[in-house]
Amino acid sequence: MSIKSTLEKVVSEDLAAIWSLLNAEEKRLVTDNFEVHNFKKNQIIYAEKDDPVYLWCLLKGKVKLYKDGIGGRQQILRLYRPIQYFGYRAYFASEPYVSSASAFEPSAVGTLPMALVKEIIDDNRELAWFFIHELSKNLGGSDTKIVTLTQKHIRGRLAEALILLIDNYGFEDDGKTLKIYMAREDVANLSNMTTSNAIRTLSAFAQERIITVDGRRIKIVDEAKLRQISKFG
Amino acid sequence: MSIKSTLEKVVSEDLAAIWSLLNAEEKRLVTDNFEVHNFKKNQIIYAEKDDPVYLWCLLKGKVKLYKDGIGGRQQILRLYRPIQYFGYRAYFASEPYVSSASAFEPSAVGTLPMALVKEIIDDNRELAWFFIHELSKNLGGSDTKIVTLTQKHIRGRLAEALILLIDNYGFEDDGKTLKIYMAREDVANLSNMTTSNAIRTLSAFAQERIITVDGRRIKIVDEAKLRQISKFG
DNA sequence: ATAAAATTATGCTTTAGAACATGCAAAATT
DNA sequence: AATTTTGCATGTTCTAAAGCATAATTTTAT
Repeated sequence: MSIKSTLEKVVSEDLAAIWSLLNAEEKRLVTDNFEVHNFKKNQIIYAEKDDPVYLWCLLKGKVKLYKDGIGGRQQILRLYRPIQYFGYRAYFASEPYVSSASAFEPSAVGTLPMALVKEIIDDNRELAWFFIHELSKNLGGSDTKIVTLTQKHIRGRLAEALILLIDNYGFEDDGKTLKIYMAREDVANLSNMTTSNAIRTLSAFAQERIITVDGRRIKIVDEAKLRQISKFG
Repeated sequence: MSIKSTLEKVVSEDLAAIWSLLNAEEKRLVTDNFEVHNFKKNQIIYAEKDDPVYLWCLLKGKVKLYKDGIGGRQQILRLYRPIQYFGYRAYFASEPYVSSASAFEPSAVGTLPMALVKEIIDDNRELAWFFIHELSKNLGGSDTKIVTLTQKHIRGRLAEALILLIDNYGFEDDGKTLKIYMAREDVANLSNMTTSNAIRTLSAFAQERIITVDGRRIKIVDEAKLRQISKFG
């Protein structure tokens, strides 16, 4: 299959949410300016303080949006799965990125110049609503995260992180095993705790038969209990 | 002065950012549907889990957006001054409010039905961009807040909160005294700490001649030092 | 004005979770 | 296969900040 037809396939099938909102002329513009890039595991896609130029669309793989904090402590802000868009917030805010994005596993990402996206939005109210909706959802999520990460105790934060992983990536065919395999350090970075405490608390959950742990393979045994722990704090 | 002319004055002069983006017909719609409400000190404007119906525009006073957390612990998310808009995020996200808004001091607030705002946005790209920009700025702010509130130490968090107050409300005519007088509890709720620690740390800053404290009157003596403390952590 | 309530100020105690250290296991690299 | 690196697990120590108690001061209500 030629590169062009591959791209067209990707663009037409995978741009999903956005694609269906475009008219023929807009689709042509997008197709002509869309580029696919591959990133290796742990490769940085963009970094804090960079100037935003592209709309990124995750086509394959998993991407984390994170912020480097004090003493190299990383906080994961959001996780992306195909087909999701990211990297547009900073452009819309007319400021450099305040967070970084990197590939969790080998990933394929499409780019579209934000200048083009801006032009299309100017004539396409549906696309404007798409971004207004996305930004609004994300803002609600971040506001909520501020409180849970600062006020919940370790067990509550880890339970919440596991639920986030369920909601974001779901289960393998067994309906129990999390469809993401991340280092304990990343679990910690998601839940605002040290790696040691992520390990300890995962072990505790396993002991209590809430989950089972086999290396990076995490099985959710008692999701109800997990949600209960997450709610208390 | 009649109520109508008062409203017209308010609408035309104070809707500021939004007003100038509207055409004659839109201005008429807004004027016809705009209502002014007064809130007493500490009165709740809307509460978490309510359904969003209005765009709120702060005309006079000060408003805090906050979330009630564990054990009645409150986290202040954002502060508003005239003329700023709030309460639209949840509507755009098609979900109930995830935070509450209350008047810090006696305040006048204008309302516009979100259904109307939505209609106007549909035909007014400038207004769409206004909200996209606001949401994007706020999201960047919340993402940053996640890290500072979870990773910085008490002194850093308090310093940051004081800088936020400077940026939001500025100084009295002396160029030193913060133009907001809030309870220590609210200072604490802004900086993710207990009231005791807010008091203690304010005292420490006063001892170090970074600020002076006289009741709720806070004078910023050494803003550079404050920014330095905020940066370190 | 006076009482009652809320807020501010400080000292003392407790604790959740970070920091550190060590051992082991599993990959990856040679 | 041997060696280095990386990640996981667990125990111990330490500390920042919460929790609690009490008193003084300020604000609010009657």
